[in-house]
Amino acid sequence: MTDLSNDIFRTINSVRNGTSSEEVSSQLREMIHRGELRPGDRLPPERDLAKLLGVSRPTLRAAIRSLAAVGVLQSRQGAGTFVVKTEGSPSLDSSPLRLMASLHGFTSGEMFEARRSLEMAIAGLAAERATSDHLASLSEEIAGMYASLDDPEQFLVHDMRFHQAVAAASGNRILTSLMNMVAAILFDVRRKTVNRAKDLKESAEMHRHVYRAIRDRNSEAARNAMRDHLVLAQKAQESEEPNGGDNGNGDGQSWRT
Amino acid sequence: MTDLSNDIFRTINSVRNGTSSEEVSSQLREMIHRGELRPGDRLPPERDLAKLLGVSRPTLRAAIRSLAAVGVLQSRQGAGTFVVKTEGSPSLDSSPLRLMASLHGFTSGEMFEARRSLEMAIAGLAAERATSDHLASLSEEIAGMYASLDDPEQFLVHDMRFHQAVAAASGNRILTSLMNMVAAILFDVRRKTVNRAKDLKESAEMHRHVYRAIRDRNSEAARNAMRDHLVLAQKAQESEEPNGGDNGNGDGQSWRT
DNA sequence: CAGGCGAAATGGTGTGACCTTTATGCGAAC
DNA sequence: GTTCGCATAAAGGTCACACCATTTCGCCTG
Repeated sequence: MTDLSNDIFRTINSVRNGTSSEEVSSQLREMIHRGELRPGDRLPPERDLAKLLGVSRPTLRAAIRSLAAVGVLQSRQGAGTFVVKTEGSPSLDSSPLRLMASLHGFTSGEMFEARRSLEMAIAGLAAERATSDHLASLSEEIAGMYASLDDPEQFLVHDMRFHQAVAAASGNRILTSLMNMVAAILFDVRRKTVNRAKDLKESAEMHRHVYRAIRDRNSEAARNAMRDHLVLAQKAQESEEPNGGDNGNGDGQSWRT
Repeated sequence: MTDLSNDIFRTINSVRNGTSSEEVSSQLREMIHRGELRPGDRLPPERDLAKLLGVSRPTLRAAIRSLAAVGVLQSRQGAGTFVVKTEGSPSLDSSPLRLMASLHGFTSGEMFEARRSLEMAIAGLAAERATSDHLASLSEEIAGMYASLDDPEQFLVHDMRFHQAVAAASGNRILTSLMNMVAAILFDVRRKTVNRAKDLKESAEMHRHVYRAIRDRNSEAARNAMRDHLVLAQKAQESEEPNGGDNGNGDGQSWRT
């Protein structure tokens, strides 16, 4: 092991401009990329890993923090640091998109449109590829919606699961991840809205149209049905919540003058 | 058991009694959300800001590191920490998607399909909304492509700029960001391929078809032209680089015990 | 054999110091 | 008067060490 000649290697590696923590972060990324770190794996204790990588614990922690921020690692005090294991469809953290929306003033209209575009594409693919198992899942959620027309919260659960099922049927996990990313942001607003029974009935109908189009292997119809559904959902949401939704912290911790 | 669809939509800043650094991170996010921190702004020195927020410097650094990892903040030694200012279209960091691809073995086919879906949607929107300025930009890049049929590297520049211009014409910055995110990953491979002159000519033709469809306000034609273009581009790239996205795993028990 | 308790493991935070890089301003040289 | 260059300050990067908080798991007690 070359652990005492770090001084020389540091100089050589400095061509990569990488600060130490970035260098460590890259090393961990490489381990993941090469498959040496797999979902569910536990990393060695920070104190040990820091020694193995030849850096101090704070530096290693900075690297871990970077990867944790993008949802790849997860640290649990007392337990250890783990490579995130996603059951079901993997999901990208939506906070970067959320922050970018704040920074650049993205309108909710853009957000809805992005979701609509993604879900239309996904519905189209689902119509081409859905297996009987997928269709069964879709049908089940539709039934769940009709069964909970008087329970908006429960209805919403089936609603989300339906869209998840469509995404699963599309067979494209990347589009699914992107959809979830956008949907998560819109969801924060939606969970606060109380849908009327009439809206729920109509929503269930439109979901059923999507399902039937997918079942009939009609890609174009699936896209259109999904578009109609989301356009209506957008209108319903915008009519109920005309304001932007801002939690008044009121702390005034501002350090700006 | 199957209620994991809820986990996907969890938000960090829930009742989750965040650790100190998460708390600080949330505070900074709130500042951005409320517009107290704007692109280009410089944060106070870490030592001062730590005192203002009532935490130690390492804790504050952890929070800053988290936000830097998602591309919201950027620290420059000796200068300070700044809110990232994006010239041109804002872009999300692609490393999370890249890592997720490694972790879950996403195939390059899925990646291509995701890009295709996004760009088709974008092209469709562009056909509905492109202004004359947008059309001028598109036309200019097409001309650039034809002018550099014998210079693959230069051709690639115009190629990318064309797709950027289409995205700009779509008017949806979120879809644009997502497209860039996916395209950045595919680009790493593409920059290594050496396109033959015949391919470039054909590619330029297909770009022109996209342009004409957008100019003619024909959304469906724009989508189809973009699809045809990307399908061909995928075939060309895959034929030159036959290795897929399958990570070989290869055991690699480096530091595990 | 079961359950609780406590020690060890492990990540989280704080303090202080020093290094490296960048920015800035002052003075000297042209 | 302008410009170049160096000294100094500012600010992030790294490190060592100590201690706290939480989780885990084995041992001990009932």
